[in-house]
Amino acid sequence: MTDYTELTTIDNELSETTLSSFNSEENQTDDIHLWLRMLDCCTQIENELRSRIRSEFKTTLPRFDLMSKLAHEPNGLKMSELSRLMMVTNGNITGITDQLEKDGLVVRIKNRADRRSSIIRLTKKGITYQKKLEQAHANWVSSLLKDFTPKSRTTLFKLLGDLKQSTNTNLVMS
Amino acid sequence: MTDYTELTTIDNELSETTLSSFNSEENQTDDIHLWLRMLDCCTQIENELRSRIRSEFKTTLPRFDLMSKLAHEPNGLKMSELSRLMMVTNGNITGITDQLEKDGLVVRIKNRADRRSSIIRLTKKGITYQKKLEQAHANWVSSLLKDFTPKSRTTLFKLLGDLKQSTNTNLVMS
DNA sequence: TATTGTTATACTCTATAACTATA
DNA sequence: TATAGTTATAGAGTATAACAATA
Repeated sequence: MTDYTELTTIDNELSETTLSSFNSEENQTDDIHLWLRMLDCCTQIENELRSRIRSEFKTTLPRFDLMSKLAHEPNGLKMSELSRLMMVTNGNITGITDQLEKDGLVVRIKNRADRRSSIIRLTKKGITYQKKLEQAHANWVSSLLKDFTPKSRTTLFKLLGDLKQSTNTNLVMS
Repeated sequence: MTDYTELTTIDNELSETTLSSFNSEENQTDDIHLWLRMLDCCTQIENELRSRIRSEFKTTLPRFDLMSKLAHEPNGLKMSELSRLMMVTNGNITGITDQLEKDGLVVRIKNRADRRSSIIRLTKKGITYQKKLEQAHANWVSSLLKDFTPKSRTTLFKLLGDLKQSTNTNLVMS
């Protein structure tokens, strides 16, 4: 560790950096601030939910997420469909599914129509567990958002829909 | 792996689950949908940025995040301040800082006012590197958001500010 | 040839808790 | 006693690539 407290060179360098403008276009700066603020909101809420799901249910958000996807699909989902929905690679889905299957919460079912793939479903135990998690999760989210006005919720929901659609387009194009 | 394709019991169980209503309050369901949509938007954008920062700059989002916090603080930041800003524990900040220091991008500076702590600053090399990253990052975000209207951006920015403030309150209280 | 899923690997992030040095 | 930061540990996510089975 170097003691630079008496030196001024680094201060000078840093001042230049801080004062100079990186972006000539004002809109681009707006984009960044918008994104950073959204990320900040998400991180804050996600950290809180991760912490609670861990301490109260001894599980993780990705496992809960996978179970939730299955809970809303009576016919189950293929690994590749889970991969797409959860936005992670196939290998990760294999890992999370392995853990949940070991705990008896999901089952892999042979797909006779295409023997390369299998269908994942919640077991009876998994259904019960997921319901409890879902209810607790909903309560946590509600308590976090309780001071956010109904009108704001409606507007935010719509705007995020638009945002998702427009970013989606630009992701597909790349 | 069990072959359940001919059995109907699981289908029946799943149908009940899917059709039953977990939440009697409509607002709570709204909360969840709002949260899931926001999380979805964030994950999508974050995955894209993570992928690009990795392939084009051979680094990670947390490292970039730490450097960005420093770039906007001419006098540097303490580890504990970085911990609070990045919403992760002290131990993690130590790890990320170690990596960045090893690469010569940041330095730990002894804090004479309080010898328990140290001040972290970008080095000259770190400043140059962070500038490049920040510019590329801004361009990526702008290209992702380019189809999102200015009016929508303004409204979304404001709403997210309100959201952050209200969730903050409920986090502090818990 | 392409697709589905698995396996193996290496790395990073994460929370937790015990620890030290200092306040 | 409390605080700042480090260390150690265990566990989880991630990308990548090679692979087998099947389409």
